[in-house]
Amino acid sequence: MEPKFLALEQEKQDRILNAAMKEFAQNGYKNTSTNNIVKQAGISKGLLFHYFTNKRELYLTLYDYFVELFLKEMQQKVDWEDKDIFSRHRQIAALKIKLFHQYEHIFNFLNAAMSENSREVKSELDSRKEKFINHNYREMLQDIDKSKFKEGLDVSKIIEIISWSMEGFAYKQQAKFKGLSINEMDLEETLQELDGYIEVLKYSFYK
Amino acid sequence: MEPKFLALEQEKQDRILNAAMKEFAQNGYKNTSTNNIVKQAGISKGLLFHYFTNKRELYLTLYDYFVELFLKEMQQKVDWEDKDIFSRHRQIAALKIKLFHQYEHIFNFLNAAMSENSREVKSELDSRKEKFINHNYREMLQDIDKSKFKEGLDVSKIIEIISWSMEGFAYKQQAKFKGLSINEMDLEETLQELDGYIEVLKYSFYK
Amino acid sequence: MEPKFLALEQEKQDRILNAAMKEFAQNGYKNTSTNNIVKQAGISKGLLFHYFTNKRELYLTLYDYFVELFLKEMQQKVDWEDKDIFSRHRQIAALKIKLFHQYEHIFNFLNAAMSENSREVKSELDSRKEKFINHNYREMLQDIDKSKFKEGLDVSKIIEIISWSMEGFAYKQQAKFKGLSINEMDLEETLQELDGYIEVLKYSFYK
Amino acid sequence: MEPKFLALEQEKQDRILNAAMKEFAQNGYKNTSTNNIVKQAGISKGLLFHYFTNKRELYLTLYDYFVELFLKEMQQKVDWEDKDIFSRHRQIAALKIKLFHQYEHIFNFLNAAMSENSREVKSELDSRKEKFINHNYREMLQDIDKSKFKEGLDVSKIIEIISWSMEGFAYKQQAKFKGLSINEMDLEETLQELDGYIEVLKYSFYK
DNA sequence: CATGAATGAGGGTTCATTCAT
DNA sequence: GATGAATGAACCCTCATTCAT
Repeated sequence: MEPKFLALEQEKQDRILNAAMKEFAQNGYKNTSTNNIVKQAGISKGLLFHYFTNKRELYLTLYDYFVELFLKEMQQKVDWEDKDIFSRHRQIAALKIKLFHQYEHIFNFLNAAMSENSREVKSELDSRKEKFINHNYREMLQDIDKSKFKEGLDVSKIIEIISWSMEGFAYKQQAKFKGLSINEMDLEETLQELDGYIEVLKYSFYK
Repeated sequence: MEPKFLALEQEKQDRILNAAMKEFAQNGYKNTSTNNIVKQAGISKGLLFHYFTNKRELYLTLYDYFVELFLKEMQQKVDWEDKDIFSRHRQIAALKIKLFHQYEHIFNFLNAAMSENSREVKSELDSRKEKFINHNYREMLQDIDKSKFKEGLDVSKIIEIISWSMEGFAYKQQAKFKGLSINEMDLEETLQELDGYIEVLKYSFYK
Repeated sequence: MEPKFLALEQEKQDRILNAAMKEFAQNGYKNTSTNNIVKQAGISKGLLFHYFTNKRELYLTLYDYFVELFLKEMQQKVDWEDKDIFSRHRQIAALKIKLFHQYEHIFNFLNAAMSENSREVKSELDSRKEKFINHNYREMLQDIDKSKFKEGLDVSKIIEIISWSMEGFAYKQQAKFKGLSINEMDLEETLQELDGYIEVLKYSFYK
Repeated sequence: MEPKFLALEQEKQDRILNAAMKEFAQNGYKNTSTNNIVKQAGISKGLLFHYFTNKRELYLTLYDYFVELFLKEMQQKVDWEDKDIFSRHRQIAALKIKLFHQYEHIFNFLNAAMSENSREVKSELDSRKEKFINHNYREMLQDIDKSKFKEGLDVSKIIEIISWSMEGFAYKQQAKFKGLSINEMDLEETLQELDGYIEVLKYSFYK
């Protein structure tokens, strides 16, 4: 994050961050107009470019900031001593829900970034995604207790299948919540539904 | 598809279709320049608009055409008498690989369309996706033989998990193949890898 | 008129003439699309340009044709032996009404041409208008019986005032008829109204 | 007029106004290129659209501005206590000449607008014209001293004839001045010529 | 630090005109 | 003669970015 920007009062920072995040999440990179961002953030055109040199920098900075925020929270809030894969996934899900309460558009933005196709940011984004997945995300699921799985199963495949299931579930929830304001979403129920899937997976893969 | 366009010699049709599909897949709707499409297709600017009223129409027409092509192939090439869910998924995967040989960018394009969020096409796309998923895709996985699953499992959840796994696998393959030309991809190997995952799932979910 | 065009069967000629005249009258030169003309005339794009080389030629040819038609009719149908200026104006008005029955759009077209502003035809049109007004139209009102006017009046000014009144009246009628089909216009009544104005003018200017 | 535009220094405002007015007057709505306007006004393409949403808005704004200017001047500069119809027409003519000195193209533009028939602005223009003519222009000639007219004349017809004569005269002058720069026009002489026609009309219609 | 007027390259689209069939 | 697919220059308009104030 640009140091100039960080010197700003917190409230103004958040106004800009949220405005940009929301616009990028809803419209994608190219279709987001810096005009709309500044209008929504209540700042002048010039100021945005004073802090972020250009639109690309703004987008990438935003991406980095929230990826890092997510990872930092993971490090701090997840109990890494607990080696049970399902327990870990469940903690991550709970964490996501908490973050979602803080930054309503964070996952819409991050997911949109995952499938962002605009020339201007695609390659840079791809390399960061790779780094993110290889260095951070993957290891989170490596030091788990593999002794709990049934014999005769390819454990690494099982781990992948569980991840895919978690992602599939998250995606399904997002589709269900599309268009709703955060108050209208019953996130408690979501966790309970998740437990249903975890139960099935546990029953099938665990001894 | 516009009748004027269909009257064209097949080779030119394909040149235009492929050029448009590739550009849209790589850059998204908004960032794709019709300039690049016509340059790559080797036709004049005016001709593109002679066939397709405007950029939006071109995009949507392309989407409809390839969705329909996919569904038609599904109807014809998949053995719907075979009620085994894994067998069915495997047949669909094989079909996708075949289509991929014909139209290199078809799934990149279709996937990009799934997460396209340009104002201009989003709502139209959303309604078509809904129709597609509800009327066609869903029922394909409904009339399967549920007696094969282990007792005590929530079958509908299992079916979802299997789908998510198939999607996760496909996504992983795509990431692996990104940047490669079609000749460099070992699609035979892909099917064998898929069989590995299917084996795990079968072992876990079937009696 | 192009000889090629004149060789065409009368009915097709008229179809093209009327279609072009209507479009030009309604939309002006620039805003008229040759596409609409050919569609309305029921001929192909190429054929129009086979007869008229380009849009400009078509417009100017149309203009010349109907100006000439108008002048020819004037020569033939008006009784030039009658030297009374009001009688002459009245005859011209009646003639216009007759022509209007034949070619519904003729005066809309000709009037639109009078105030056509498009670069492409303006200068050419201006020179033709000048010719038209100086050589043909003016003299029509020169050999009239000036002995009927009251003494002490500048006769040439009176003649102008009468012309302007006739034009003003015609313009007022057109505004009244705008949007109506020819069947809905009571042209008989129009002539009677004209007589009202002529009476006033006669009373004021004649001995 | 857009507030942004009004905040501009007067000189630049006028440069843009005059450039646009001249182009529209000479070429009509459709044939006028915003490229030419900005070139002539010495501003960038983007700036024009910074002030006026689009070409249509520019045209209509221009029209409204100068119609209003004209009407305001009428209200203020014409002596409405003087009920003599010729005196009033003469005052209006003098006012027009004064405005013409300020904005060389104002009447060419306004007249061109009267017979503009581009789809894009026609309907809007028509409704404004109607308002203009009915509410403002008409009443200006209603409260005149009718006792001065000779007995036995249809006064309302006389009033129309006088208006048509004034319009005819104005049109004739315009044709005479076409192509001349404002310095080359002897506007003093024009007023004297007008007096000649007024004299004739007075002699004929007044007691 | 903060503003928003100003820029201009680039985009989508139209349409008169050509020409192979 | 007759067709309409094909062309490309020109159009209106957008928007990230700059810079004088």
